[in-house]
Amino acid sequence: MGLESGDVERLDRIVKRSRPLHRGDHLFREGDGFQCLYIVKTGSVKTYAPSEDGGEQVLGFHLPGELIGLDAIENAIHHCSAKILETSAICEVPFSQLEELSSTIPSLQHQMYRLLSKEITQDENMLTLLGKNNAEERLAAFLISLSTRFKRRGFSPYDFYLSMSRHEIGNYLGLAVETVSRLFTRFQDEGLLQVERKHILLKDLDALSRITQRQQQGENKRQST
Amino acid sequence: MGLESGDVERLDRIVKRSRPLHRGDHLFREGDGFQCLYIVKTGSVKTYAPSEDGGEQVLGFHLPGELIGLDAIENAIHHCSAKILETSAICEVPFSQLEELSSTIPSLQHQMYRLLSKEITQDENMLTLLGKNNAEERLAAFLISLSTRFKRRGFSPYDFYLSMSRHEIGNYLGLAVETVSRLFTRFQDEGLLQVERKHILLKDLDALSRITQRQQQGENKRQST
DNA sequence: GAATCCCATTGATTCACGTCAAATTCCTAC
DNA sequence: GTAGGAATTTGACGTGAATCAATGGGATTC
Repeated sequence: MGLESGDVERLDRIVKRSRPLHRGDHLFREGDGFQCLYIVKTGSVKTYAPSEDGGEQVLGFHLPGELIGLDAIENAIHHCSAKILETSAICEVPFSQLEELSSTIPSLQHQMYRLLSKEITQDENMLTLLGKNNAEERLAAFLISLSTRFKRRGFSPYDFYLSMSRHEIGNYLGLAVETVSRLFTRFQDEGLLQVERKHILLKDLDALSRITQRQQQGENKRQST
Repeated sequence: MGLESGDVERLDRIVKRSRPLHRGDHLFREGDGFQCLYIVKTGSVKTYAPSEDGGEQVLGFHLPGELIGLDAIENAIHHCSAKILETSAICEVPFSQLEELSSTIPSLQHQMYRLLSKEITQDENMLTLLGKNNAEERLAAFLISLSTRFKRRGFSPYDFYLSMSRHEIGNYLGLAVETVSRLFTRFQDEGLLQVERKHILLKDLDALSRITQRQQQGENKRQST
C-alpha cells in the first residue's frame, strides 16, 4: 500500500492475532467501547444493528481481508454488533496505536483516509441498491459482490459456500426469506447458477451482471431524476 | 473541536470561501478529479449518483455546517455529483493541504477520522431506514432529520422550507413522488404538520418520532433476526 | 439413534406502494 | 400579461413482494 518496509514492520507490531473464533461468537456488541479495528484473516463475520425487540438490520458480511469497526471511531462506541458466521481467524488492531502510528507515517494516514472513504462509497452503493433495485437485481448484485471478493482473495469466483442463512441474506437486502429462496430457485431454473443449500455454483456471471444493470435502462420511476 | 487556537488559524488559512453559487450549479460531477472537500455555509446541496439514462439516486441533502465529498478520497475521483439546491455559500477545503496539516496536528487527524466514521454511521442508519421501514416511517424519519439538523444550527426545528422537490425526496427515500405527496397530505390530515408547497410546519414532533420507531415493536418480517 | 429445532422451500393470498392518467397550480420567460 | 412547462396533487388500478401456512430436510443434542 505504499508503505516502506520499516513502517510495515511497525504496523505489524501493533496487530494482534487472536485465537480462532467460532460460529455465534461476538467480536463486539452494539454499545461496547471501541478499542480495536478487526481484520478478517479467514472465515466470515456479519455486522448488524440490533433493535430492541430482537430484530436486526444486517449491515454487512465481511470476508477475508476486510476491515470491521470503522463506524465506531466517531464516539468510541460500537454502533453495531459483529458476529462470527463460521470458524474464523481475526486480527485486532488497537485503534489508538494505529492512530498514533498514522500521524508519524503520512502514507499510513493516507491509507486510513482512503479506507474510511471506501467504506462510505460502499455504503452509498448499497443505498442505491436498496433504493432503486428490485428483489432480483439485489440478489444478483449480492452474488456478484461475493464472487468478486472471493476472486480478489484467490478463491474461486464461481464456486463457493454461503456462510450466512437465507434469512440473513434477505435481511441484508431488505427482502423476505421466502423471496430470497424463490429467487435462488428461479436463478437455478434459468441456468444462471446451481444452488444446493449453502453451496453456490455460478454458471453465468455475465447474465447476473446484466440483471444488476437492468435497472439503468430506460427512464425509471421510483428514483429517477 | 479540541484544537488549539493557533491550529484553528492554520486550518482557517487553507479554507477558501467561494462566491455564492446558485440553484442548479454543480459543485462537482461524478468522475471529476477530487481536490477539495466542501462545507455548506448557507443554503443547501444535494449529492446524487447519476446513472447512464439520466436517472439518479439521491444520496443526501446537505445543510449548513455539513461536509461534502468524503467518498472521493479513496480514488481521488468523485463518485457522485453535487448540485446546489438554492443560492448557497460554500467553503472549499483543499484536501491535500488538510491531509498535510492533519499529520502535524494530532487532534485534527482525530477529528478527520471521526468525521469519516460519522459519515459511515449515517449511511448505515440510512441503510436500515431503506431496508426495514415503510413509506410512512421513511418520510417521518426524513422530516425529523431535517428538523434536528436545523435546530442544531439555530434555525427553527418546527418551521422551515424544503429546498428539494417531492421528486427528490422520493428518490432519496426510495419512494415514488406520488407516495411522498400522499403522505404529506395524510400527515397534514392527521394534524402532524402543516404543509404548503415548500413550507413545512411541524406540529407534533413527538408523534412523528413515534412513527419512526413504530417499526421496532413486535417481531417484524422483512429484516428480523 | 431418536427427538427437536432450525432452515429452506413452495403455494396461496394479501397489501403497500408503484404505475398510469388527469387536473390544478406554480413558475419562468418572453 | 400570457404561454408553456414543470411540480404537485388526487384518483383508479395493477403488481411485486410480503405475509400466512404447511411441508420436508439437515443439523444438533442427549
